[in-house]
Amino acid sequence: MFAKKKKEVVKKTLTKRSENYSQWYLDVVETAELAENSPVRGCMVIKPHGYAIWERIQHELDRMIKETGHSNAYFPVFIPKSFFDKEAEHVEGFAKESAVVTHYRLQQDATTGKLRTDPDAKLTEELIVRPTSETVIYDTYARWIQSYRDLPLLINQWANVVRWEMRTRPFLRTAEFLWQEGHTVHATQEGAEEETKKMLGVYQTLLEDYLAIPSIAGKKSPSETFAGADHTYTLESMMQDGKALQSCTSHNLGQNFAKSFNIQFTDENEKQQYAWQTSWGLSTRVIGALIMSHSDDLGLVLPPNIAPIQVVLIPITPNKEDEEEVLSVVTKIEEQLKAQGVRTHLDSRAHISPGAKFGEWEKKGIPVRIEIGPKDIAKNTVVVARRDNQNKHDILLEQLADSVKEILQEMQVALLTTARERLTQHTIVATNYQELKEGVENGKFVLAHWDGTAKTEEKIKAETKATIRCIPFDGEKDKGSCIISGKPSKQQVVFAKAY
RNA sequence: CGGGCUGUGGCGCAGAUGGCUAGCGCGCGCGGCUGGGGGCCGUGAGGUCGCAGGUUCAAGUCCUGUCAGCCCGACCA
Repeated sequence: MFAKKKKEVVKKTLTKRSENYSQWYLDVVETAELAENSPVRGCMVIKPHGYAIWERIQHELDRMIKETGHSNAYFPVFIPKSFFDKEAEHVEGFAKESAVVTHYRLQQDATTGKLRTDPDAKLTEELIVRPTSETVIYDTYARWIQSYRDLPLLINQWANVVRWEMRTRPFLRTAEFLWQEGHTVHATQEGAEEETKKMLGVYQTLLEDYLAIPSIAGKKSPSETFAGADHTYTLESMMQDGKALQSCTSHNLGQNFAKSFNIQFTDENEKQQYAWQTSWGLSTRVIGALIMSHSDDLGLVLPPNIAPIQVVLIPITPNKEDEEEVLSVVTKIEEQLKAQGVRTHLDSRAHISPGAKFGEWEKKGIPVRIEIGPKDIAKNTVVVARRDNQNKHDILLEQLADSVKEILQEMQVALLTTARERLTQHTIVATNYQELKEGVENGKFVLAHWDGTAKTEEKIKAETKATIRCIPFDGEKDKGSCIISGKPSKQQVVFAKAY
């Protein structure tokens, strides 16, 4: 018999490195199963399972981006410093976290024998490793766009970017991260605005239907708006500890960059006009959001729609005589599920106990586990276990495919429902500053009236560490007065502590 | 950049007031028993104690310097 290792032991291991509720997802679940620290400060090695999740996200998002008329393209990783200088706000936003290339050659130091930069190989113009690609892309766009017939220009790029953050955290804020960034150009302000909203909608679909993460959609306050944008839309999600995470952003850039990079076109009336632009992005940060939304004490919990493996099959072969039969049955089941479009994995590794396999796949968050052994074959059933609620049932073989699909669907819905209930239950309305303070302290999203000034926002941030996450689209447009200044306010905004 | 902390096999750690050949758990190799929740027994491999100086008969332990990492802030997808 296998000795039984208690689940508490597992839990202890998981929570060991921190008593902080949010922390163990990051430190243990993420790094153990999905990624680890790289030799480079603040960067991550994303392990196969973590990358497979990213590939699923890429796959679904890329499909939606293309369905909305965009094409993929690719632009350089290096940006001449002078490009950065062109948009004043933009430089200010990114200057303090830029990685800069100064040389193009190394040489061996004659005395120490170590490599150093060759002083003769200094670049005349330094290059910035892109923190985002607005400038390098728009410099190109200026040449691509001549006429209103060239518009709209709808392009997306899958890329890595580098931001030399002072402080990094796995997935949530790494020095290098992977993302997609969309960059579109329109003939009219309305066209750009429509695009900005449309892409936020695409992100919302991805988050809700695939990642099972609900969020509050809204507009950023001026102080939180992207450097160089007219305004920024965001999806603010709530993690299990009540802290907010900005899952993605969609910016209406107005004509700011068009004017800096001279993106002009001739309109139908033969007039020269500056173009209207948008940019929008979603990064590997959402993997962090995914983890912190659904994980439990046993590890990750992946929503079926995004899980790289939806069903793991574990053959149980206690004796040699049955082994062949068990394996043949399990292989048949796998083929059957695959034919139904279910993403499966057969774990037929020998000399690893079933219990160890259960634990391993549970930690990786695979939604459904199927156990097949001689006992099941005798009954013409299999054991089907669901990850999120730990339910375990015998299912008749002939009903398996339907049953599995049903469980996957139920689990997908259940995860979103649970997360949505959490969001609703932890969102409160504050009618005075004291209530806001208490709410924020207790990990709530706090709706409160705000006078619209940066000063008030700053005061609240300094005193409570809470920021305005967004001005919700569907917030009631009830007039009120600011809980700090008493000045009139058009609607309530969301305050919360954020990652 | 401020404040706090930590550097000892792959990972997590223990090594009071200096003292024998530097230990433990997990993991890893091999053999066997096992096999429906992270199994057991046996037996192995694996360490310049972050780095550089210094004190001492003797340094993982004390002193000085230095480097790296983590956490808490400020900044941010």
